[in-house]
Amino acid sequence: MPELPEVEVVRRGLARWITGRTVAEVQVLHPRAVRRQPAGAGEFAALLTGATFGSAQRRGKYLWVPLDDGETSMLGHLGMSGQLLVQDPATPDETHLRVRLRFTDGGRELRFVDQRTFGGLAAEQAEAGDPEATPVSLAHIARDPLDPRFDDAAFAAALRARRTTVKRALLDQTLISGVGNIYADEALWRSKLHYDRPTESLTRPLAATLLANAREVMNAALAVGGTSFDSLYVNVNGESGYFSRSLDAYGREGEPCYRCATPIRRAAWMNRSSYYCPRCQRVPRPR
DNA sequence: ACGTTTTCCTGAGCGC
DNA sequence: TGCGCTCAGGAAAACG
Repeated sequence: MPELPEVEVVRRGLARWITGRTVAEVQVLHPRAVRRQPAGAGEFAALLTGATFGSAQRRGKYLWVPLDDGETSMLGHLGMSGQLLVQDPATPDETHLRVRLRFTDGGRELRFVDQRTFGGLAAEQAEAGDPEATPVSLAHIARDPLDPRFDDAAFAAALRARRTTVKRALLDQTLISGVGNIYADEALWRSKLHYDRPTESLTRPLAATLLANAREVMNAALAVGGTSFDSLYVNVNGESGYFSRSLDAYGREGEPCYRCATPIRRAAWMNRSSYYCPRCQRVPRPR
């Protein structure tokens, strides 16, 4: 699934391929793809038609593209299986094509393709007059660790103030954004922390180490993923294939830990999985 | 107010 | 061959 590094690759592709282009026509082929649009597909199409795109922005796994009216943005999230493709109009429709944007220049069109429709698009207002304004609906989303304005000390303090467990906190978008199940497990493995470790038991240095490791693993993935964005379309192939070879914990059930050779375990966790080394990442003592 | 659980979706893979 | 079941999981609504 697209994680933060893949979304950043998409952002760069959008910036390259749709900036400065004017929307001629909007087709919503599946209403669920614009379910976040308060008044539905008609409103989505009306707000975008005739607008010219600015340069794509990102926070965590959210993308948005400012419009030339200075206050509206097209907001997008890829969910689990979403793709934003810049395709030649002659290219046959994809099986799960949900939204199509045609441009006045008659060139490549923007397509939102999403099998599971966990992702979606919307057009909405941001605060006028602020060039760095984020869409209103993203106000509660924390900055991500690759954001230069991410506040490390404030994160550590907020993390330690929570009364929950560390992996839940890592996936909490109001605390830190852009960390999904894969990178949460990777950051915990690098930090030798068990996913059920209570946040209140984290020392300041441990919190700092965990953040540094999350940032490192995402930067490493971005460095590898950056090679694919020069293609002719904005591509997310739904598999983080180029980075999967570099994963230390996620998806490695039964395979030896790279530190101590103990087989990696997979545990059911919140209707999904957590991968961890039972020796390096000890279960916290119940209290 | 805050932390936890449920819900949304569909195709691949698997056992029988 | 085909049926039913499980799994993948981001994020917000619903719940306690």
